[in-house]
Amino acid sequence: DTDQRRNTPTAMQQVMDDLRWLGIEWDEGPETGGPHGPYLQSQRKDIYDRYIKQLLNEKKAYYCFDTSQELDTMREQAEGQKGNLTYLRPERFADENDARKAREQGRPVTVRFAIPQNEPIVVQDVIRGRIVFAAADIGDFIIQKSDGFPTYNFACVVDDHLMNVTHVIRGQEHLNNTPGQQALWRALFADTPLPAYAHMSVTVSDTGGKLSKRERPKALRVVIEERIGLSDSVNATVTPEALTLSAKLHPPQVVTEQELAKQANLTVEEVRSFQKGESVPDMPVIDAMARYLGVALPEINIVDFSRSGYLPETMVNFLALLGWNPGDNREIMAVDELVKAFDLSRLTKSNSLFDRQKLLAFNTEHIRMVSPETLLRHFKRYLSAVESPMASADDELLSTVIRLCEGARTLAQIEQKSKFLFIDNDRIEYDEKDVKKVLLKSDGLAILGIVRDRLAAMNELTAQAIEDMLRGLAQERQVGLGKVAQPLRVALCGTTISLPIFDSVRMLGKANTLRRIDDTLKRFATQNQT
RNA sequence: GGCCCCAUCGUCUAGGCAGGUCCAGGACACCGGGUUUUCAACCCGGCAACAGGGGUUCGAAUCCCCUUGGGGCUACCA
Repeated sequence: DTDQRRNTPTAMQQVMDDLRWLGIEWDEGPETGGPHGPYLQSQRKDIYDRYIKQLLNEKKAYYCFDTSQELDTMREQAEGQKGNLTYLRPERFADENDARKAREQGRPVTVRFAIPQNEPIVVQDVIRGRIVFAAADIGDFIIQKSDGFPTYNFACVVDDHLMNVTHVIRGQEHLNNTPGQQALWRALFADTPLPAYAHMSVTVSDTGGKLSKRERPKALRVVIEERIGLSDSVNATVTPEALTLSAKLHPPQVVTEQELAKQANLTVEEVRSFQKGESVPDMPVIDAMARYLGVALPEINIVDFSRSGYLPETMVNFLALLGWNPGDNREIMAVDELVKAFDLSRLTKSNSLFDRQKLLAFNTEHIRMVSPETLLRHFKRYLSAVESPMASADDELLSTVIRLCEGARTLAQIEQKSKFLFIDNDRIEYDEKDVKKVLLKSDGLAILGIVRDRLAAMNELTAQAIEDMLRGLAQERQVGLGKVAQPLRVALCGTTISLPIFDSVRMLGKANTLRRIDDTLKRFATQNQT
């Protein structure tokens, strides 16, 4: 948290929540504590200051007073000519006095590291082997910002040393930072050996480029554009994902700009500014808008996957296999199995694409694989996270529901299939297409009427009795079971997707079942004639 | 533009360092069939790749070079 502007307390909390959800605990760090604290970089300023002073004294670093405008100009010029900006080191290093004067004049004061220019810097990467960088390409980078905080590239070197870090394992996007960090390490801690560096491949999105948080607001813009159309600047860059999303939109309820702003706790102006691409609100605000619009944004953050009904076991397994494999044909693995098999030497060099379909397949397997107790625990957590009406149900009922959903791909599917049990009889939402297909076509309503009477005549609604009745009716009428079961299903659930029908009726109970059938018959009888 | 990384089925990958056992194996997706009260799940079968060009070698997916392509970085962000 060395960036005072960008740092938010919720972001750090989210990282820790995510790790804990995944089942990854840290031995040492924020909240857990340990012998090398404090663990927040913002609380270690005096430590960094000491080392910066040391470099300054040894003439291994120097003060700079350039404004960002001046730096921009230099950069432009460098680009115009041939290559990159490498900061031109002054002949004479400014001293403490100069720094004081500059501060008095209101100029920004930063500190740059004078990177040794005599020889190339060799990074020995665990995954990629030997990589050579010319010192001239790196240049004197800033180690202390004008607000007095260290830059990431400086702070992490000091921390790695002070915290006895043995392995630095991170994404490939940090590979270019490594020579600078190594040079810093040598200047500061010459006598101690470097940690081992391993730069992993980057996981890219199927929409191209790094898997980035920006995809969510981008997708949301497209949806807002579609539903409200209050933008004049949404153009070309419509992601394929956003398009599939908009196709999944529920039949139009009325959506207004005012209500959208209200739901997100923004002003209409702020919504417009977001829509024009001028600003991007925080993730919870984005989520609130998406919820109001009834769409699922592409999952990017760990918490997004948890809210979409993926299991932590799935995520750990799937993520582990992106850029690593155990060397045999195993793919679906439990966490302890992964831990046992893991080996730094088997990390992959090339980038990988994040394939949500395969993730789904993994989730299906893990839902099948985890113990019923674990699954129940995950399911309850999921229900409360998405504020489902099922969240208050007791364990026994939830366990039954889970059992009946064998083969489900996500927790969301289990919820979707069994939600009808927890909705008031008069709050059933009928899916228009399903109603047309099952009730209004051929003799769906007529059959539903017969089913109603036979159910009413039964004294005991066991799954078996219901099955016998429905099968008997199908046989009498010389039709498949679907012809008699589907109208019943839509009457009870409003859709054709639900728990197995015999159990659905049993669990809903006779009174509710009859009531829903009657409501359905009444509601669609007139439509059928017109 | 500059610097760096990478390159096997549509996708994730095994094999590459120790060249022959690879007319390239597995998984997801896809296609065909089966099962089925919905959605799934499940079962059987199928399609599908060594980016291109030069070398080295008796022999190259495997070693070397070039080209092409993809990615990353290029901040007083991390």
